[in-house]
Amino acid sequence: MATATAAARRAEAKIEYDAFVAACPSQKLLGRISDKWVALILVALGEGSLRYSELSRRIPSASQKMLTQSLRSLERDGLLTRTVTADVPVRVDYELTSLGMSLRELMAQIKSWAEQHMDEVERAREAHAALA
Amino acid sequence: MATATAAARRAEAKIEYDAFVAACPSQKLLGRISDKWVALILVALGEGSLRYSELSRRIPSASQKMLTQSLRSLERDGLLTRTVTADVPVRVDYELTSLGMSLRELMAQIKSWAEQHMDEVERAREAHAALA
DNA sequence: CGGAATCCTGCCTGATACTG
DNA sequence: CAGTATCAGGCAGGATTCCG
Repeated sequence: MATATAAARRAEAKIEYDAFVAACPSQKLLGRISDKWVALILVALGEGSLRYSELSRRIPSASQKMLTQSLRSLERDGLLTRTVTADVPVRVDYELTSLGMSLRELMAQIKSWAEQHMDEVERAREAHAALA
Repeated sequence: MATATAAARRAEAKIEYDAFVAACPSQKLLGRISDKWVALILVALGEGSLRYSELSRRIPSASQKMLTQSLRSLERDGLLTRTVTADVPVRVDYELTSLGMSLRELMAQIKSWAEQHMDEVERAREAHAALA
């Protein structure tokens, strides 16, 4: 152990890292829900159940791939339900679960914050760009 | 304009999209702050000013590149300040502005939510995996 | 309509080396 | 210490096409 070189330090750091992740898996979940698409979807579904196409219209910045992918992941996590009505044409509705609702409340606050402080952020960016 | 084909529809959709973004730039900001690293950094800095190395130790999952990048972007947006103490060795401290603090409050709630409902999400995932 | 499959680009990571 | 620079490799994500 006396070989306290770069390699040893890195190994040590890795152990610390693993311990950290094990001790704090909530960081992982926090990282998961702090996703661009997740936030937008939750807010969009806040008003109630939506069809896939409506959802995609409300979040045009999301590609169909990412939208589907995010929806699946949210479904897996139990934040929303996916209901297929086997009609022609097919109809698929997404709706928040109570768990999803509770998170949506918080996300709505973040959204409000974004709306309220948007100009402030804008000014900060301009001020910063000015002295560059 | 009578050529209402797929191409025309797409062009139309693009116009709608632009209009949407122009009308709702808050979505853009919401997308920006709903970033994995942003959330983690805000929470980490919630307790007070931190040096770069301390910050990096608290968020080991972030590469040095993304950490620096995210910090710069948050600085540009006026959410935190970067203070360089020209000593040897150099010392750089990051601290939330009042604007950053206000957002951090909300992020802390999201973090709490993540901690409280982590097991619930875990169970949902297992249940979902079971019927696959 | 609501996707799945494919291809392809560009960003992210991780490691390493160098600067002030 | 706090970065910047660079390169290999991987994976997220966009665009397109096709299917039930």
